[in-house]
Amino acid sequence: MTRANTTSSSPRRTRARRGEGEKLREQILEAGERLLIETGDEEAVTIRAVAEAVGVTPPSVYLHFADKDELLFAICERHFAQLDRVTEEAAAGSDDLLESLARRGRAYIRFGIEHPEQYRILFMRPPSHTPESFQVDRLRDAAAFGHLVEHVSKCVQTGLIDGDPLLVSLGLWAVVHGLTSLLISKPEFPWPDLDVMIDHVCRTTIRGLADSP
Amino acid sequence: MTRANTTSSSPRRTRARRGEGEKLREQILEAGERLLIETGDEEAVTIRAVAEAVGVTPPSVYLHFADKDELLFAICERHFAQLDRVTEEAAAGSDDLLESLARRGRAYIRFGIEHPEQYRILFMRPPSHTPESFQVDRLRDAAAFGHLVEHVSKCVQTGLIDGDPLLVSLGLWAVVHGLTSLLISKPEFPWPDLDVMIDHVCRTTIRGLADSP
DNA sequence: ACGCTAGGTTAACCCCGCTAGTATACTTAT
DNA sequence: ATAAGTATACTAGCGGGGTTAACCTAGCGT
Repeated sequence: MTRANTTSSSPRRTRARRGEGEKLREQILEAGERLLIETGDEEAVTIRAVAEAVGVTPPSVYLHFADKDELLFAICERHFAQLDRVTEEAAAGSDDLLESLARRGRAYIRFGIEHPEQYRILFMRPPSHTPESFQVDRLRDAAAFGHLVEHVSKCVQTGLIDGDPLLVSLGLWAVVHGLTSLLISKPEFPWPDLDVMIDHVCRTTIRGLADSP
Repeated sequence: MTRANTTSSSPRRTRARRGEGEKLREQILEAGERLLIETGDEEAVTIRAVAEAVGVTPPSVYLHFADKDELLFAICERHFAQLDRVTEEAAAGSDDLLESLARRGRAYIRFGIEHPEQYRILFMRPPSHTPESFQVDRLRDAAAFGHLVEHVSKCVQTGLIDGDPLLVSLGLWAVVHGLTSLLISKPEFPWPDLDVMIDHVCRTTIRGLADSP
């Protein structure tokens, strides 16, 4: 009864010591992210595949994640922080508040299409497969979103943009999300040069917001 | 051996006559759409459920659809035509080319959030679950898209908008798609008043495109 | 030495997409 | 009328997925 290794299983993981149960959680997240990135396919990240990669049985995953959706979002969560870093860096590239805003938008789009699977999980899933917190709290309180609102607020205060900062920020988010998600869903579509299109969208959008004399 | 009706099956459908095989296709599409609309959940539209609803066995579905994805897109296909009708109607509501363009955008967004499941299937699926034709041809050749490009072209010709009509059209599409898909994916998010936000996005976007003096 | 419990495992359920092989009823040719 | 052929559908089953209930066991605290 010593395990038959029926279908090419990976080496059995040595059981964690008392009090170190959380280690499995980390290993699951790592394995899941590796699977997601290597295969570039969300569907490859099955409970069974992750468990197998870690060297544990499927039900063990449920010791740390309520269901598959929570696992997937947990895997992608660090991308929130990364998205903020990337957009903040980009925004810092110019002193002109509006140009800076455009850079922020371009960086957002680039980041999205560079990590399509994570982006799809975080922002394109049906509500029924999105944990409550990622429907509202984690989104609204995300650093990236907060920084965008701050940026827009500055623009409004300095008279560069007219309108409610929150409304304007949500509009900007919708715009960059639109191009990002469309490029992710329809990569085979005969898009014009990406640089040109991304720049066009960001530029004209901000131009529309600018409080021209 | 006269069928045990093991698990509450619906009445068996009478076999189609010779040459009328296509009738099953229609019935499958109808049943599929009904399922999609009544449940409001794409996942309810399984091959098995559709077959059961029609009164036929699952493999029969494959007589008319290569796989589940083709079935889903076929179910949503008529929405393409409807989307065109709705946006054309909206655009006809004003003589002002730019105001008309804004109306087109608002109508697109409204139509999308009123038929979220169909919209998600048509525009938000991963490429791996999108039939080739819906990645490129059906999109590019869709009446709605053609009409948008024509509309934008007129704006460019009359000097209202500056730029390449195709590029501008794709940008507009990206914008309205962005708000639509975000509203569909994150309905619980504390959005501002929808009318206000939709109007804001459409208005400012077109303002940014307008060739202001 | 012994029990308790954190940290797992076994076995199974139910649903799914899909396929190979088979049956049945119409239509048409003889 | 009858036989052949084919469009139309079915039977049975594979492999895989998420999830759960019930059980085990290593090792720490007493």
